[in-house]
Amino acid sequence: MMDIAYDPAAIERRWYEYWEREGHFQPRGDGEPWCILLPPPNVTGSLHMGHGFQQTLMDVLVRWQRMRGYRTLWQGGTDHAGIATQMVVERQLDGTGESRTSLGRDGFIERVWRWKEESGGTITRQMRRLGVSLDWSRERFTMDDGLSRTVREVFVRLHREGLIYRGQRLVNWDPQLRTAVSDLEVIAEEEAGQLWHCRYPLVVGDGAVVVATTRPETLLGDTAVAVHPEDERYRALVGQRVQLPLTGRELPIIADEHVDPAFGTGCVKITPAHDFNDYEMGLRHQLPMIDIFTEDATLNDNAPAAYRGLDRYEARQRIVDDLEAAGLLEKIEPHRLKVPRGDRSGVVIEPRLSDQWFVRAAPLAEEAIRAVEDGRIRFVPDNWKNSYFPWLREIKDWCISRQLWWGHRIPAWHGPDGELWVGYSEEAVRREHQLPADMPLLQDPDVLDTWFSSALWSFSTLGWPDKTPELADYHPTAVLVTGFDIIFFWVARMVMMSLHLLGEVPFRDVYVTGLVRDARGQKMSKSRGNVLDPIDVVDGIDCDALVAKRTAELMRPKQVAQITKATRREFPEGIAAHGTDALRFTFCALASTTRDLRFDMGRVEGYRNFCNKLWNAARFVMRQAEADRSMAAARDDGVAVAGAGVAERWIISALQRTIADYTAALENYRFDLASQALHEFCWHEYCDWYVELAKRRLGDVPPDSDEARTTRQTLVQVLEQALRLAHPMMPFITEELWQRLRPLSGCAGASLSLETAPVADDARHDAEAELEMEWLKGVVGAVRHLRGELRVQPGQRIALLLRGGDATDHQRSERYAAELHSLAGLESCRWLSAKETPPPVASHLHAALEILLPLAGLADPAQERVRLEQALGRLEQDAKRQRGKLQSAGFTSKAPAEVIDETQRRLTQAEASAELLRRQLRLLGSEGD
RNA sequence: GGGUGGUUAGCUCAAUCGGGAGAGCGUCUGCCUUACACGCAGAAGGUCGGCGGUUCAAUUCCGUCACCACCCACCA
Repeated sequence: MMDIAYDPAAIERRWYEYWEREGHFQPRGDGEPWCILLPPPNVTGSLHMGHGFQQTLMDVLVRWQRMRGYRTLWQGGTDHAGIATQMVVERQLDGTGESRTSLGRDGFIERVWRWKEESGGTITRQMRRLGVSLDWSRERFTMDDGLSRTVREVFVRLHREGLIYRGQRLVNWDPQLRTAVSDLEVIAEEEAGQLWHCRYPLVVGDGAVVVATTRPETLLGDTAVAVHPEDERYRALVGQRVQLPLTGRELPIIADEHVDPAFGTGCVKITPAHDFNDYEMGLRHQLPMIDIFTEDATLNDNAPAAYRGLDRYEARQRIVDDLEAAGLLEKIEPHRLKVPRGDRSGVVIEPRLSDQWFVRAAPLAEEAIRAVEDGRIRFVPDNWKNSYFPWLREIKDWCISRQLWWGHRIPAWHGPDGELWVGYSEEAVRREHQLPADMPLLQDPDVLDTWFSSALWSFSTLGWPDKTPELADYHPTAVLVTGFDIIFFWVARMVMMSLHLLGEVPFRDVYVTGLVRDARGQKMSKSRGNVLDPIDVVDGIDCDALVAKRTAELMRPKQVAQITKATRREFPEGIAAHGTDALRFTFCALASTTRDLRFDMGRVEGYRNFCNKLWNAARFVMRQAEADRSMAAARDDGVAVAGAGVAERWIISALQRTIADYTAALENYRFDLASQALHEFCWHEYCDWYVELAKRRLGDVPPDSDEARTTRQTLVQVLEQALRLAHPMMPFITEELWQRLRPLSGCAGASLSLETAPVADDARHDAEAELEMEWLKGVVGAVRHLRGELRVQPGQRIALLLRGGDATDHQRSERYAAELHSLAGLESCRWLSAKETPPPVASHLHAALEILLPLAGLADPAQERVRLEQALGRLEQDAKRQRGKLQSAGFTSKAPAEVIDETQRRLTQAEASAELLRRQLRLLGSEGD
């Protein structure tokens, strides 16, 4: 027997294990190949809302396409996430007496691998809880042997083609992580700072120039002072020299167009080794480049002895003090400036001159632009190409080397005299270049940017450079589902690499999702303490545990108190268990075209209720159908027809409409519209109306009659179709119900996950039945409205009177007498003749049909009078509006005929209705007086 | 400084072609009517951000302004 309420915990794991064990997620059949890539999550990470959201959408697509007969592959795997993972392991070593450096490179990497083995299963376990149906047998890791081989292959090829080069450049340097990072990994935000005005005395004479700087400590690396060539104030000084304070060095005053005379003093200090603009200027003017920092941004030996070893900010203070003491500090102004920070470490990025590896990006970008321009790749929503194009058109070379230990080691070897060879391995390099066996070779110590291997993901996972059958079948993949935050990091780079190396796009569609935010619209992040773990929404969590989780990784105690308070206020009872399907359905419902998605627990709750609704509908249907032994045999072409009444014809027609809407919506990646169509059908058509009608019918006719049998079959078959339709979004509950329904539905298959998706059948669209049902729903609605207004007790049966209407109304009222009685709670229903004077009634109009509810013992005539007057007011207003339109010459001459007809029809209707109400009011008035 | 997206019911969000706006949650009223109180039946609630334009007709198209969010950009 089924429980009275749906309990997701009781079934979810069981079905997942079954599907996986039976290999349902592997490509099968001989349909067209269809492939989707999982953006590889951090192998040691855990699932957050963004993953849950995107993976749910991917899973909906892949399950749906699987049911539509495609030979689907969801290719998955995990990412080594170089910086993030290395940071975690380094932090683990804190306080253990060991450190990265004490362990040494091999020892440290060994530790990272151990951590990967230890925690690597977490996120994939969580993905399974979400129902993710990827082919786990093909799971890959960016640092496994095969993918590492692809990485080396690509590196070597691009290097040979001159698309990868090594050079000394000014790069973004993270002094905490002690590595270069790419432009994308630097976040510049406006912060409060200061502008220091410093006086640089002229070497000749006793004059001075005043430079304004936001970074006084870099003064020690200055190699020039620049002014604008047209700046009258300084023109005479160009070519002269100044004394650089605190150092004893002299600097030239140069002229350069780039100087903005209006900013600061119009006179700027030039530090080519520590500023991107100054670097360019240094190149233009052949200035010396003096690097004054070590790798962790303390001052090095190029600084005067007094400052060596100081941190950059200590040095700043010291230098400001010293300038002040020397009388060279003119003034200090508050100043807001953009401060570049590392997106991982959060520390201020230091431009640093160093030897790095780069990808020459511009040539690769050209084809990537073309592929979107000519439609080989399609962005959904389309406007995302507007961010894609400009970035690619002005792309800068990509710094791919990282001074980390965890990652793909760069396949390049240094000889003893500064030679450098790139190759697949040390042996290959020796062989290729005929290097003597005793020549010492040292592999380049750097590793590659994690995104380098990510960029190869579409084909590395399918076996490239080998010509595998998978590569032939599944590349290009069908669609990439990802967030707009990684269009540059990942999407664009994947497009460039795939086009260049394979000559084809990596995917045809890019479906760009919004970003999941908290209920207040804030980005969810650990540091904000506002994260919701999708698994907690599934399983539930009590308030204390939630608070503990959110405050575990916070640094500042002040923040802990604040987050504790906020969390207790928002979730005083913690979070209830909602089950995976409810969460998945919520994600679908949220997936509109907007960029920011506020995660709303209220909606999850609503969709948990929806699951329960389905559960109980199935419970009812099964109870009705169980006794009927003919049920399973009845399955022919999906839904029974013999002896079908208008309700059956209607619900079957509505089902076709729903299937068509749902299918069209999913084809356009409108998960929200698809989920809405499904929800509307299941709840408000099937449950609210068809099941209620079926109840009545089954109570009225003999159980073994054709009518009863057809009703039962329709209940079962429509539910079965609805379960198929819902399965991609709600795989667990639908599988459970489908299995229970199977003896009645006559489906032979082993699992819903292997069944075919419903296809709308136009032949079953039934306009007449829909019209009939419209009438019935309208009249029932009118009666219910009156009952509600008049506060008639639900149990109380009423004697309904009908008047007016046309012949069809008369026929229908007889045809659906039984339905009206049960759905509207009628005691009796009688037509009044035109002449007959009704007793005091409450009335409602359905088209020309007057629905009259006698007031005797029900309500106050005065109240009814007020109601009618309000209704009359609305009708008169409407009539006036329509009349106005029809009297306008412009309207009648220019509007399309059908709009004019519609307006005319409305006017006639409104006038007629108003007249009926006036008559009603007159009657009431005479009775009431 | 450029660019993109948004502004619709108390909250979260929909609305294919321009022809008097919908849902869920919340609120109010009445119901434990034997599938479901995670429910049923009703109801209230909107100058569709402001202004201007095009049009017979604008939430919808165009312009402009305001506010919010995000992206890009070398102003020390």
